[in-house]
Amino acid sequence: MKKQVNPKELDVLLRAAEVACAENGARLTQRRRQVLSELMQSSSPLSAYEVLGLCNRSTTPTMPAMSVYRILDFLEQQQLVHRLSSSNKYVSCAHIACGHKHFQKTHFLLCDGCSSVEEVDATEEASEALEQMAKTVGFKLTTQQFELSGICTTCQNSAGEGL
Amino acid sequence: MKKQVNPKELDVLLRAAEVACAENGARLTQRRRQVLSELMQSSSPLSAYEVLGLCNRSTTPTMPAMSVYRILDFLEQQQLVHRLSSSNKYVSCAHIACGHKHFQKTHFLLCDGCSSVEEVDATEEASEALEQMAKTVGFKLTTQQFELSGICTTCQNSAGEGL
DNA sequence: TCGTAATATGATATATTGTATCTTTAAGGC
DNA sequence: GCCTTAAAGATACAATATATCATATTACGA
Repeated sequence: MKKQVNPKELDVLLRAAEVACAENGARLTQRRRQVLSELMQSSSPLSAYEVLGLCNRSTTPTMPAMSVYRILDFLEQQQLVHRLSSSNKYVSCAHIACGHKHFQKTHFLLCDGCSSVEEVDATEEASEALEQMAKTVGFKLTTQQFELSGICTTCQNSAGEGL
Repeated sequence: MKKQVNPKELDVLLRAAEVACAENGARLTQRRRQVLSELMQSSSPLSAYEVLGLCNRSTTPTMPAMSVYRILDFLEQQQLVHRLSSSNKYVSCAHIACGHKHFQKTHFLLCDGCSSVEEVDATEEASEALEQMAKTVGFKLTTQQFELSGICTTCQNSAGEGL
């Protein structure tokens, strides 16, 4: 499983996001905050329409699909959320509050069991091994963001319990 | 750039595919052959609807979208085509005629310049480095198929020419 | 503070992609 | 040939994504 964000933590995260936007001369508007908030509270990646559904669950003025797409693009530019290309879903960045910058390449571990996501920095070894691999066929890598499937610790343990 | 398959080579490939299907007790029907043939002749990955368009370009009885999806699933099961999850497109397998089995994990290098795809076997080093990386957060990898962006040899060279 | 340019959102319409389901056709085994 | 099974056709529709134009909101300088 993954994060279970309580209201206090959520508030801290959102404030940090606000600051991050301000530093880029951008604004974290109500709608953007709302979308980001849903992603922060989700234990698994969400598709654009899943986000839309959550946003319109309770809110009075319903949000059009168009807005969600626009806002997700914005949040991705601000590096507040990441897009998982393999599933075309979105997760909130794991480093919003900690000031961690994305200097390193970032990879994602997707749990087959609970759909949770773990965001990790690439290791030197992995990056080099992959570059080397590409080199053997003459490729020069430009970007690399991997989405690796696996089983998280929790699910590995709980699988054992059932026996 | 990538393969430019001449009619003779194409025929050899299709025959090999037919044999491969037969070995699994499956059949490479006309429609399936048609879809596979389009993928084999393409220099870049194709989406389901792109395949559909190509198939219906000339053929008299037009193929419904449904068939393309079914056939792509079939071809993927037979390991005659691979699905690129990052773009949700398909490429024909590079090893149809050479009897190469997919024991190894397979990765794909996608050229930013010409959209061509190179299919490569994973190296020991890369696999280990990634498993190690996953291990640091307690993940046990189940599958790994990477789609790495880069620039192929041809495009690297032709980029230089322009200057 | 007012007007204006830039930004963000609303509201539709529509394009694209993917599935469900039922019918018809074709292939293979007896 | 007859029957079972697999494949393809034919709709209909669901889900996802984008284009476009109108409206509102914000920031900022005159």
